[in-house]
Amino acid sequence: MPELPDLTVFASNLNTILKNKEVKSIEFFNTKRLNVTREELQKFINNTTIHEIRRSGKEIEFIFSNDISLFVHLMLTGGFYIVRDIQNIKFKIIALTFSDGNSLVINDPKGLVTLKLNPVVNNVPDALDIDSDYLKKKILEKPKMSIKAFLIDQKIIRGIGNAYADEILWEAKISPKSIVGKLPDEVINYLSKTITKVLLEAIEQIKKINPGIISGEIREFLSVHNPRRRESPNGYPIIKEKIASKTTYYTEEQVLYG
Amino acid sequence: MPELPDLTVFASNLNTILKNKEVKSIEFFNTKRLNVTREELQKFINNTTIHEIRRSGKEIEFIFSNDISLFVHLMLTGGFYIVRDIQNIKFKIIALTFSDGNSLVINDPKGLVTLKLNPVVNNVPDALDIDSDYLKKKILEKPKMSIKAFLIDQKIIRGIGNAYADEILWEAKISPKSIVGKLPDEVINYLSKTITKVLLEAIEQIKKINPGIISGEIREFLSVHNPRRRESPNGYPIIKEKIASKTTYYTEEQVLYG
DNA sequence: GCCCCAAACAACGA
DNA sequence: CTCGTTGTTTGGGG
Repeated sequence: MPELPDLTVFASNLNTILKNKEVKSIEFFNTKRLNVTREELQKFINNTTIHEIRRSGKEIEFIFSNDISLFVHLMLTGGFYIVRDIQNIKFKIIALTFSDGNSLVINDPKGLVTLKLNPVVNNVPDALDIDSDYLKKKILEKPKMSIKAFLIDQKIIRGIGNAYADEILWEAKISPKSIVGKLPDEVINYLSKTITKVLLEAIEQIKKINPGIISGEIREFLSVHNPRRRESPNGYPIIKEKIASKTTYYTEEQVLYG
Repeated sequence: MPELPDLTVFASNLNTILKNKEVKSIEFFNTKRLNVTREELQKFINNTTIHEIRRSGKEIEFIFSNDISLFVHLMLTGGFYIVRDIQNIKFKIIALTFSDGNSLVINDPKGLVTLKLNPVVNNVPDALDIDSDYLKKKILEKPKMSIKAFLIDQKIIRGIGNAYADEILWEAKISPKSIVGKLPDEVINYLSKTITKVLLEAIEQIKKINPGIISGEIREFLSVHNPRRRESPNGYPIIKEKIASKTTYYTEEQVLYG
């Protein structure tokens, strides 16, 4: 399951590769999680060109020349592939073939990828667009949530998943069990900066490690949410525990508020 | 807070003392938790005689000769007193004075005792009236509850409180954290028998320790829900922990299902 | 690891 | 301890 930094790089790479390509044909393999009929999607995007591909929250948005958009959520196991022969890809959901003979294939062994044509606009801010005032406002609305549950709640902030929540909290030195209503203002300020810092640095790391990546995930550089590590960079043992129903990695360096 | 066994003995003793006594006057001190006006209660029970006093669930039912009933729930801190001078009792809620000059006083320092004249009939079975088929039926309806929450839920079984739930579960060797849907049939059968056994034996113990009791509670003989004990009768250390929002005492002797 | 929903649970006030 | 209400957590299925 790629998270925001991986998805950001995927979107950037897909945009570079596919921008201005003309969609010559569409093949459907699984439409269970498509919000319209295949005929409708066919009609709307066939013979258009790709105008832009970008990430928003955990979704990759394909914007076509006619202003039509297709939002793709990879869920746990989905992936993008650019191939000349789509037969090489198993567990296909959909394939768009372009006039240059290349195809974009979206696959998913679990079949849980969602495809939404022209979805209703979502006004929950992306994790890269929030500031501390926004966090404080949402904390006032939900003062009793754990910070772990808060950060990964896509109705509050879009884009942070289980792994990066742990990374952010470790970097901000906040225990994942902290109650958001108990966080001092200055800690919220620092958290806000840390969210941006951790995510942007991860994007840079991923670009460095695999510049062309459009599938999979890169996790090797994570400081605590990393089964390969036994200690944080500062030498504290990493604790693995279910918090907010999620496998959570943290250390005693992190202060528990509330 | 007396529980079912204490209340059973209270009812039996009050019945012995007050059966066939004639109500000569009623005094009201706190009618906040009376379901009718004081005038109405006055009108219905003055000059009647007490026909029977019995326990049902956690309530004591006073049945009068005219078939009127008054249900009393002592809540956490209520109590019954039989006195010749009601002035000796603090925190009075109501006092019934009989033709023999004695008065029944119900008091409650917290004022939370409830008095219900002719309440609507409650068809949740009393803890002393259930069988294993009933338990199995209710478990199918709520398979995911913890057994601790299940036993003390007055919408499922009436009469079991926090202390006796612990005693029953210890005696039945079931961990309070067990999920009811995961209990094997034979364990439910045994639990059903254990509920009856623990409650009836407690009634006998209380009668032996204080035959005339109509107030307070007797807890000294409890096996695990007993702050004075550090080990169960079998020598296992007693664990004290919040389960289902209640202070719960249990031991490792008890099997966790689910 | 994702999202959604239902149900259980927790906390609070009356 | 009860009732109701609200908010949060948990678990299952897709």
